Amino acid sequence: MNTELDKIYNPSENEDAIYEKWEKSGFFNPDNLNVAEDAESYTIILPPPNITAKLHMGHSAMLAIEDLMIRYKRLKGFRTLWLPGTDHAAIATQNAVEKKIFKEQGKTRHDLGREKLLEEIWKFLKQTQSEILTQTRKMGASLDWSRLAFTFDDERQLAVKRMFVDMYNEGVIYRGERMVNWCPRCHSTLADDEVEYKEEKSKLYWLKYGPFVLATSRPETKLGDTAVAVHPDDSRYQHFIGQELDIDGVLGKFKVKVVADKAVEMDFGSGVIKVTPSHSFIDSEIAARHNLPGKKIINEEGRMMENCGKYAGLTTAEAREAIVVDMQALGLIDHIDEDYVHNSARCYRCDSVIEPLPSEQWFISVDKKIKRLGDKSLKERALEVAVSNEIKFTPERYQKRYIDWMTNLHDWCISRQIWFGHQIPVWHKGEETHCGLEAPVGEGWQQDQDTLDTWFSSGMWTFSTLGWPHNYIDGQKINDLAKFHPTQVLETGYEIITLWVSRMIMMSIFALNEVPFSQVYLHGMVLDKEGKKMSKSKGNGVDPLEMIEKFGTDAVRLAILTGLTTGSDLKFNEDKVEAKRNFVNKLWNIARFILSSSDAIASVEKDSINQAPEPKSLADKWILNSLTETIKNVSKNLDEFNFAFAADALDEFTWNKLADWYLEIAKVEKDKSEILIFILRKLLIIWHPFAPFVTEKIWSSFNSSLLMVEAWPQLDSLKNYLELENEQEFKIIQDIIVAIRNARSLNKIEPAKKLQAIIYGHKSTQILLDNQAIIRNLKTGIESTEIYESGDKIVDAISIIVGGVEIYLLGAIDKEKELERLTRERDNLIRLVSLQEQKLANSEFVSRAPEKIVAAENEKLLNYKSELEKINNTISNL
RNA sequence: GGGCUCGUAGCUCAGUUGGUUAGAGCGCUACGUUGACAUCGUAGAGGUCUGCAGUUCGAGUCUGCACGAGCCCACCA
Repeated sequence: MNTELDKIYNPSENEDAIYEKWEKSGFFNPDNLNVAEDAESYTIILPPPNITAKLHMGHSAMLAIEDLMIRYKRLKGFRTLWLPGTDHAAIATQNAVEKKIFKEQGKTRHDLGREKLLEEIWKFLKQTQSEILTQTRKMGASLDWSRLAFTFDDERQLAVKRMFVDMYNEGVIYRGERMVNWCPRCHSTLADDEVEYKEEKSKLYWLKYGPFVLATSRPETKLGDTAVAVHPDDSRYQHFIGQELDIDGVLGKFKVKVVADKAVEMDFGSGVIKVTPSHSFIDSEIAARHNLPGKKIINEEGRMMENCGKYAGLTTAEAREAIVVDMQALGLIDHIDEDYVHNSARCYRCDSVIEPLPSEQWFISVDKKIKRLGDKSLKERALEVAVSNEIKFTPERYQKRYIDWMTNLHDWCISRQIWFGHQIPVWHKGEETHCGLEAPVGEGWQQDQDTLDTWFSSGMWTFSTLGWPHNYIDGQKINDLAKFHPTQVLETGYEIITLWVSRMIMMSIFALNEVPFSQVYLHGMVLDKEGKKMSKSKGNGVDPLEMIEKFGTDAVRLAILTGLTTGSDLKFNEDKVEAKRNFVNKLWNIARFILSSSDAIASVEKDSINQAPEPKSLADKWILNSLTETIKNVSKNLDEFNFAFAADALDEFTWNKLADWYLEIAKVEKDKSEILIFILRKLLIIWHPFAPFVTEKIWSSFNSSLLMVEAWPQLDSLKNYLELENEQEFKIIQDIIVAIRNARSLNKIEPAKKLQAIIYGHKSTQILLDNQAIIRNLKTGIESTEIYESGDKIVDAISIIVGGVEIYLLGAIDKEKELERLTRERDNLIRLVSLQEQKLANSEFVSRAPEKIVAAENEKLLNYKSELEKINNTISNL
């Protein structure tokens, strides 16, 4: 044990060693925790970061919050498991690697081929993955590394296959032709949330279309039209509804049917739209409602198909130009709006324009009734658990968002046409199809080329990481799955409620018929100083490692945690981290002061950790009482996820009560070691979840055990030492200490002027601090105020007898300024008295307001009046 | 277009069911202190609580409208 602490705490010299000590202790692993066999478990599964890039401040916030939760519960004696992992992030990763290869070698994925590309991806992945894990350790995250998982490792591959097969056999997964968002460059479908809409200026063409004039931004799709639609209530077009018309087109006449559909807006354009069922989402829905045939004219390269005559082979953009020229020649264009602003759908990876196409894809049915689930569908069950609060959302408003989204949920397209990902466990041979964990025996079977949406594997994250399917036998959970599932809290950013949270809920319901977690806590986004999103392109991101290097991990964690009120975004800036670095140092020095006081070490040995020493003075009672209050407050706020409030309470106690007051008193009063050590121990425990490194370091200097697995103070063992009147008494003492501090400075300026024991401005007479540090003879309302003047200063003096020696404490105030202040105060009071009198003269107020309020207002008036009188006296004395 | 959140001191935010003179931290000014401390103490300046209207004896708080900021969802032929 080393009780000599350096003058300044140096995080970078200590943090790695402390983390290593924690990790070596084995206590990150719940199996090693010294808790009762039947101790309640507390599990958080870490949202696995994508392995595409280094961690950013958002990840740091997530790690800080979750580590706080876990460390708190660990101290409270729960069997805590925080399970780490990473996400292969199929499309995102493949794109990142493709970009890299193109930049370095000028090659596309097609040049490399599937196998070579996957090889490159694995290389990239190993690199970033190890970087991410290093960064995670740097944040002090107490994750159980022995259970580290990856969405694409062997166990998870098995789990994914098994899940697919089970869903397939249940009829929940099906293959079907549907309109999808197709990226012609990536050659893949995109989920709705992978499509980005960008505002764009383009042309709006008004076509002469049989008897109509109608507006379109995509004249080339006229080749695929099979109908026109109008609103059923549109009086202009009633007589056309149901007719079949011959329309002139660039490739000759073709037939369309006129249908009435509410999807058409009467106010837009001419109120007539052309219907291209195969290349527009709305149109395909209209077509489905009216049984209209579709005509496919655009292929998966984004080019016109062979049925487009001379336009075949052109890209849609080229075809548009060509067709417009031809239409103009034929007089089929009425006019063109040049600057039509609309949203264009873009691929979120490569920014190509999305083509809506009908395509064969794999889907998860959210509406299929499942016997096992009480004949309810995944959607119905996923809604139920939120509505019934079986899963609670914090902040509550996100419950509504989840429910809204779930209510409108369509079947989930899970297939992707990329190479990196879980390949679909389906084999084809001619017309035959086989779905299973392994390829079927026999020749000629070819595995489906598609891979799964990355959210399929991350949706299984709460149970695939806990050994499902091995640990799930005949509907019974065993081992880890039994111990830790359902988990307690899912902590993540609010932006992925729909992408991830909802899918985890459905997957867990399907696989285990239970919710994956009982509580969803959503933190806000980390924004830059100006409140803008941090992004690579803007270059306004803050590198967490840089911050840690500069200020230490504890400071970074505190900066995050104190600013983060529930659900609101966090504006992050360096000044805040610096302030917290100062605070960490303050904590360090509080410990240094306590531990270096002469008899501290002796008392450490005899100090009992859990039994508070008997308070000997009022100050002792006060500080122990404050400590109790603080512990209560912090526990309550942590239980309710109000991390910032908890940190505030701790801050207030540590800085404003302990350091400012009690330590100052301890400099005067003797024999405080036992209490100081007791307080320090408790203080380190409750600070530990927020600032784990510095607290562990201090702890290790006078304890041989690990702070990380100490016991959180028991609330029922904490006494209330202070009565109300004591508290008032202590306020007086605080006043006196203020005077002591001011007096010090005056003593330096005018050392010769030792004055009689006179009290002014404080409601106390003689203060006696004896060896037992008992403060006596406190009186209030003393009349014999004597003022000593020294030049233009008013001297404010107190004499204190410490151990039989009389010392003088002097405070000085500039006379003129003091007079000014008093006058101001008096004027203010006069105003208040008058206001208050007016208020009480109001008969409506007196008759209507509750009695309690009126009484309080009356008392207030009396207080003002008496204060006014006092001030008047003081002023005339001056 | 539909929905959600927010607007309080120069900055970051508290403000519990309507009821003292609307608070804290940081920053700023002045005077001091610095032998646990990167500190710290005391005092002070700074707010028509975005605006307008309403309910009420009384509105930062409740209601409506307007303005401004952010987010989510849907998507325009």
